[in-house]
Amino acid sequence: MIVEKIAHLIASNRMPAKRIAAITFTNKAAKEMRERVAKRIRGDAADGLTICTFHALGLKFLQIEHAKAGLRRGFSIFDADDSTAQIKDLLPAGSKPDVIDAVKGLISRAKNAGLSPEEAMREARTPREIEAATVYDLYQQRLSSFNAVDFDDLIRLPVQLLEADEDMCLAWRERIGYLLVDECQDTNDAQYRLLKALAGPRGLFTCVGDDDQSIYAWRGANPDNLLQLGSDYPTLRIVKLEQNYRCSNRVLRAANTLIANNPHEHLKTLWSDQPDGERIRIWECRDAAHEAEKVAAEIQFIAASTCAPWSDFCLLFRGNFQSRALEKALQLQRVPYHLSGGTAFLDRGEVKDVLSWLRLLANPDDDAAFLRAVQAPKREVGAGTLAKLAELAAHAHMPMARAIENVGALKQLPPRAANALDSFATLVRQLRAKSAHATPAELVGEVAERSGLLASVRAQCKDEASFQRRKANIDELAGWFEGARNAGPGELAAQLALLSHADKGEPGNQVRLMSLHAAKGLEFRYVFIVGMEDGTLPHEASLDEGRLDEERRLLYVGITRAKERLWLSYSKRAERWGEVLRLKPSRFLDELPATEIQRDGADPVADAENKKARADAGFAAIRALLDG
DNA sequence: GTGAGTCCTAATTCT
DNA sequence: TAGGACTCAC
Repeated sequence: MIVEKIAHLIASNRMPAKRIAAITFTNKAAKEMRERVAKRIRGDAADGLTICTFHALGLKFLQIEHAKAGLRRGFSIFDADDSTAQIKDLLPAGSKPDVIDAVKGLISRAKNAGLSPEEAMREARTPREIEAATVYDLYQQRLSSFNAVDFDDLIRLPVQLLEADEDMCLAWRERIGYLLVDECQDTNDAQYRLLKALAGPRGLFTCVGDDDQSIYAWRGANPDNLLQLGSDYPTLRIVKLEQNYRCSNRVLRAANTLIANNPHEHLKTLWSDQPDGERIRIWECRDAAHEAEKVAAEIQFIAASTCAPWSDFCLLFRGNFQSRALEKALQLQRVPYHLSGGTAFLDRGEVKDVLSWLRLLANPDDDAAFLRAVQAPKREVGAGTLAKLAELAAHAHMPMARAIENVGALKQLPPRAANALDSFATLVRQLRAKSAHATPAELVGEVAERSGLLASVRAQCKDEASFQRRKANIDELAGWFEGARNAGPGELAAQLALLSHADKGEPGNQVRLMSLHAAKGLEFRYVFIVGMEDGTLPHEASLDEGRLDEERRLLYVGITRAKERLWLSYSKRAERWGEVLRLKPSRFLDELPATEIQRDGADPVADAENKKARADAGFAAIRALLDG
């Protein structure tokens, strides 16, 4: 839909591609849209088109306007872990994780509402809110002395600047002539204000949204923004899309019935001229391993009997940890798969170490990066030295990372520590000089080698194989930088921060595994949703906080990913840190229309027979293929 | 300052 | 059960 609009804008010469920006919420959605545009618009007509997430747009904005935002070139982006670490450090020692999370959440909410620390303090009522507002103030001071921003700032700062500076606003409206926003129901208030500031009173924009697919309320999304658009832009033309071109009618009827359980202001009924298709299968399984095994076997069977490519299959789950069992079963059955999301790659210690070096090279004020890099690898600088250095740095009103360049500061430390820090500072200087003319990929190698990281990884590994595995992670990081020669290490580290939960590599002809959240906007012929248990989906925490409707929408999103066939499965038991848990099937299963579903029992005998029949059918199909 | 040994907690979802 | 945080000896 957005892609068609872009094609129309370009083809009708209403707007050159380089003045069009299409905004999505997840990296995956942006990537998907880029692919669709590449298919739809041939040649170079789409050159210069911007397709990115809100956060990437904010980053681009700040990289250009950094001076006005009070940032220096090469500023860092703190990822969720960096922010948490800072907040933890600002709270009383020994604060429990739930307190840290609560404070972090309140700060984030204040930022997304566009509140400054002072305003947040004024509005604070409960002791927790007052505590959060205090920490918010200190946290911002820290970010600014580290020349860093967090994820929320990527939206908040551009909004602040644009709303305050008319000239800048006009310049950006010139730069971005037409704005398209996908999944508009997912905008939070700050993002909505950014949209309005960029679109201006002329309102050259297109928004697409579906309030039934609002699944990001937990991070501040406000689906009312969709309605707000109507009153902010009275001339807005509203087009209702009720025909669904994707799903089988049966899938659609199930989705409609499910979502009818949510309160609605405007009831819409999706319809499709696709055939009914097969019934939705519901499987009861013993546990997650059994469930995964069944899924993998079914995929093998269907792939063999229909010659469907692996990429026609998608496995969806509520939480990323649920991928474990599925991966194991797929590996066992030799089904190639591609896992989206999760933190596997960028959470690896050695990858984070190299990234902290890159950040430090780009931004001499980034203390979070400094603190990691100075101990990666261990170099006789421990907690005691760092605490002393922090004190000296605070006294001199400069970040720690800069204080080590200051001979006066080093003189006040014990000689051993001073020496260690001095040689570290020298190394940083040398690598920073190098970074000016090396390609980022070369720089990764250089950092790994000269920092001593590689040697220390080798020393830690018991055998050559595990060393190679960890070295491969660093090599892969270098690989990510291939083809990006123009950007400095800081810009790359910043972009990687935004991608921190994104895909590793390109998915090929592989079964796709991803969270329900990540699946929005995608479609597959065959969709399996696993973990249909009460407590998993709907998730326990969401139940406690009364967010049942959003969980229902999440399942709605999952169901409507299926073009042809859909499987829903649940386990009767789960093992969680040693204890055996009895699980109940998700309450949502009872909300599905009985006429569209077919339940299978967890009868081991029937299972085995089923399996055999399927295996036979699979072989028959393969034989038929070979013969034919 | 570092490393070995012990205890404790842990699992939403994305940028 | 595992990985991270904390403690103590060197």
